[in-house]
Amino acid sequence: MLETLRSNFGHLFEEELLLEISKVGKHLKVNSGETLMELGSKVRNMPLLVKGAIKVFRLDDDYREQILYFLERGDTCAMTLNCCVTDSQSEIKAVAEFDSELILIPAEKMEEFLKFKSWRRFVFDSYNNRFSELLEVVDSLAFMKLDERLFKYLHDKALINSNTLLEVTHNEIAIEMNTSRVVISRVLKKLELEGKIKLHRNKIEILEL
Amino acid sequence: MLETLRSNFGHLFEEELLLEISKVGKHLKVNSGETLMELGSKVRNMPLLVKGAIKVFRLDDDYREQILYFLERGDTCAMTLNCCVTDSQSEIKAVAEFDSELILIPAEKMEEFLKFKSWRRFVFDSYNNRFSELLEVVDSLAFMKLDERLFKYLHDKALINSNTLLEVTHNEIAIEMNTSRVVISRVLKKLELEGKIKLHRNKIEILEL
DNA sequence: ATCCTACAGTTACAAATGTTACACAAGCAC
DNA sequence: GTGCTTGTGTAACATTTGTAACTGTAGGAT
Repeated sequence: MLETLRSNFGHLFEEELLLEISKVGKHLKVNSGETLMELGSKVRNMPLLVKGAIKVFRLDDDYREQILYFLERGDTCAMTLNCCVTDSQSEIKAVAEFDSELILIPAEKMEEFLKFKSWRRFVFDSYNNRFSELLEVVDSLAFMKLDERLFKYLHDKALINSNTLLEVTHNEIAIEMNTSRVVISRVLKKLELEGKIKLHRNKIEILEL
Repeated sequence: MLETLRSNFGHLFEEELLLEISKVGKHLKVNSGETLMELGSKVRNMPLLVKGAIKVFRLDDDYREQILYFLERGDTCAMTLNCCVTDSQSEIKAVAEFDSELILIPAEKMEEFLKFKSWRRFVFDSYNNRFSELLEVVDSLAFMKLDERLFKYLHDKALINSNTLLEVTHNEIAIEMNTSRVVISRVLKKLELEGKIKLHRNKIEILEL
């Protein structure tokens, strides 16, 4: 594990911190599509993502979803600690976008590690990044029309996948964006006519990035 | 200033920290309606709110607004540090909801104060609170219809004002919620027919809290 | 009093999004 | 091959939200 940590977080953390983490961290592998966190499960760990990507959603009481953002290698989700305890109304869901690996640090260590300057930097940067991404979600919901939001969704997904050919169905998109399949099909067709994407069965090709 | 700090943050911070803050903090008074932060002004201070309330908005490139949340006495806005530097797209606006007073702490002190356990607690709690509130904004934009969102807006405003009689015009609401005056008038009328509010000129009375 | 301005109510219409229903094609199981 | 399931295209319609235009009214300025 120390080696894994070193190669993924070596540029961020000093050797001593890497060592401390390796002593208390738990290695976790998840397969693509697997759910990491569901419905108020008491997450008492802070995850460090060392491989793959994690998709984070907001859920409402009727199990409707709204995608929030992706976590990538080198990211963590400081929110984890927060949102599963404080909130009763809605919940968070986290799903592996592809096969991924994480190192879980017990929540109580988080404060202890604040004695390391690099850890403080990391935690605050992480909070700030998550914050910015949430604000982007607000922006797109508050100010953008569905066609723009959909294109942004495809764009972001292409970046995370490092691939302009996305394997995704209209229905999957509809669920993640809290709308209906028919609506997504309609807007996708519009984007195709505009020359921004090309539609295939089970696949969408992004022509403009 | 030490006395002000003690009465507002005495239950949170130890005496030594209060003293440190009083040495570097600047006292700031703002009148109701005054804008504290506009369009990427380089805020290099962390504000502690000691009196009043602050309304925080997201702005887009076309100056459209979306209200995010209120800050109250005892709150801070950890986001301040973040959003004005990292982001180029959209911006944040902060307006005093009524006459308010804050103590500004230079940003560089924020990390220094982390040596105080109570400060660490405070900063993390603050991040988490802001996070929860942003998630609530996402919830309302993603899952709620305008009538629900509007009622939530009125509800929240009544709580902050400790008053069920709100002095606000339809147009003001429309701007803060990024819609038009006609739409707000229409939905308000609907809420009135449902018995949830009562409309007066320049005033809205909340009947259900 | 008259004039002016801001605010609110209402109608008619347009645009965006959501819903229902149905047709058809790809691909898999048999 | 047939049958079945899943994904996609599309039309018709409903609902929600946005826009334009016009009315009246309260209250202040003169």
